[in-house]
Amino acid sequence: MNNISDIYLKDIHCLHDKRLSCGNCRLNTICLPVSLHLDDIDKLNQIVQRGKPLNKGEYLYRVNDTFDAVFAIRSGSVKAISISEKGDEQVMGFHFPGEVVGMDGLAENSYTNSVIALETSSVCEIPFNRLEELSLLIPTLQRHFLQLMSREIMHDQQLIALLGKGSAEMKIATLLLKISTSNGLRHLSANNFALPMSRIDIGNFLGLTIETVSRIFTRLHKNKVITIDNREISITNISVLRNISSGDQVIRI
Amino acid sequence: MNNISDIYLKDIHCLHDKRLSCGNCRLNTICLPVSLHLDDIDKLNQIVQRGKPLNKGEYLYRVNDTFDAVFAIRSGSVKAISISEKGDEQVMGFHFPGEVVGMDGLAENSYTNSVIALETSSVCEIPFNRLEELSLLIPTLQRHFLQLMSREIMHDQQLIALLGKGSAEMKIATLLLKISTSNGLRHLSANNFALPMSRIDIGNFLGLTIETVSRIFTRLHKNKVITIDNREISITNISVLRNISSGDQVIRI
DNA sequence: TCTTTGGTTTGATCTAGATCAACGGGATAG
DNA sequence: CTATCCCGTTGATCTAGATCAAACCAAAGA
Repeated sequence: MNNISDIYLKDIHCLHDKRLSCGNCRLNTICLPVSLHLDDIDKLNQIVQRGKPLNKGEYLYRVNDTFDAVFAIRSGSVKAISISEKGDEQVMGFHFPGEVVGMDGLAENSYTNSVIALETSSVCEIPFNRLEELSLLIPTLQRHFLQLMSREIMHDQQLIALLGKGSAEMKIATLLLKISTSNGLRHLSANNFALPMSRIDIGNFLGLTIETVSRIFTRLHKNKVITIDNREISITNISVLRNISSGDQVIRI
Repeated sequence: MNNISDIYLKDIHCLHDKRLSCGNCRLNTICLPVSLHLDDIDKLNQIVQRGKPLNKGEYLYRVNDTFDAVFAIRSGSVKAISISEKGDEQVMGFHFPGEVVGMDGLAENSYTNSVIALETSSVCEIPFNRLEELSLLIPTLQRHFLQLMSREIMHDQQLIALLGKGSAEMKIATLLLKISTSNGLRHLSANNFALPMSRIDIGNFLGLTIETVSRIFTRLHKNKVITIDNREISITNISVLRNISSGDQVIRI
């Protein structure tokens, strides 16, 4: 990277930073502050810390780091992984802008997962003890935070159902739809996007081998449900994809 | 059941009821009040409602019921199930004394699961709005409740890892160990107990067919890891069971 | 008593997905 | 330019667990 683009990026980031607040964040309908009053949002905004963006492969936090904050993803994407006793990695989830990660650390006061950026990503850090204090002053915020955790439980349980009795096809279709709708919420294209994660990560997450992941992608492609070129995806028949995801339809060959 | 035992049971229950309080509950190291001060426990105790026990098959709550309470299991056991669009049941989890259920309902203000008693079970109902008010007065309680939800997230994630890449053997062994340790915590026998749930429920929960569940049980029996007679289980070699559960050991035939 | 019913076991066979193996790019480095 | 990675694709084969089928058994009713 040369100096010119370096400076350019820095300026953009600076400009960006001055404007940033929970009040004008485009994600504030998905993220924490929804349903708060203006002055409450302002109080929350004051405790939120916005560090410099993470580069691809950088850790947001690691397993066993002491828990002191939760993090809202602003842009980019991350994966959460845990390491088994045998040392192999298990991908626990992918997270996109508007989602909040780190709540698993609360129970034992240290994170049970590591979180790694899949691409250049920016996050908002929300120090937990200050959030807790603020919650005592703003009951709506307390309620909202509880709902956030409850929503995480709901998502985990949907995933349990999927992993427990979904076919490889269902798993892949469901993941694609998740990314698609997540894009849609942010007013990005729900039909054309780049997968931020490798086949390895996808397979690991869904309990499949990379070969199976690859085969399902080409199968979906051949059946004109998606177009795929390496990591570039276009959804060409979303209703069939939905049918596959829910198990109402099966494609073979 | 004849009249004599009927009366007997009723008396026991009456006697029991008068004594019941979070302060002297044998489960209070596992359940909500841990680490609260005595007078705080008393305040909590005042909002906890103890209804009559559920009979086998009775619902604690149903999907879409409006969320107004969480429930601590006092005795017995329950299963949480969700119903897919196609109407088939998915067992989301089994819950034993000391565990708290119902937190999934918080996000959408209605339960996303139904919870059914697997055997005669008693529960404590903790009305959520009163718990929320109390949390504002007792910050430790707020923290504790958050930890409870965080712990649920941790458990769900461990389950995701198990379902994602565990063999049938690992899944069954892990479930048996969970029940065993849960019994141990309550100072019951960790090695001899009756499974409260059917093979159907076990298979549904673990993403296996009942035939596979049955075959794994007999395989464990033949290898002298457990003894099983219908639903009566004895763990005869817990270290091998642990090895199987963690994937360090595999038994065939 | 016999019959029904729901849960459980066991055997035979089938298949979705794993495993093994080979190859094909694109990126980075020497 | 070539060598080395790493990632992804494709084909051939294998296998854990599903599916299909039959039988068993205990509890509940008639």
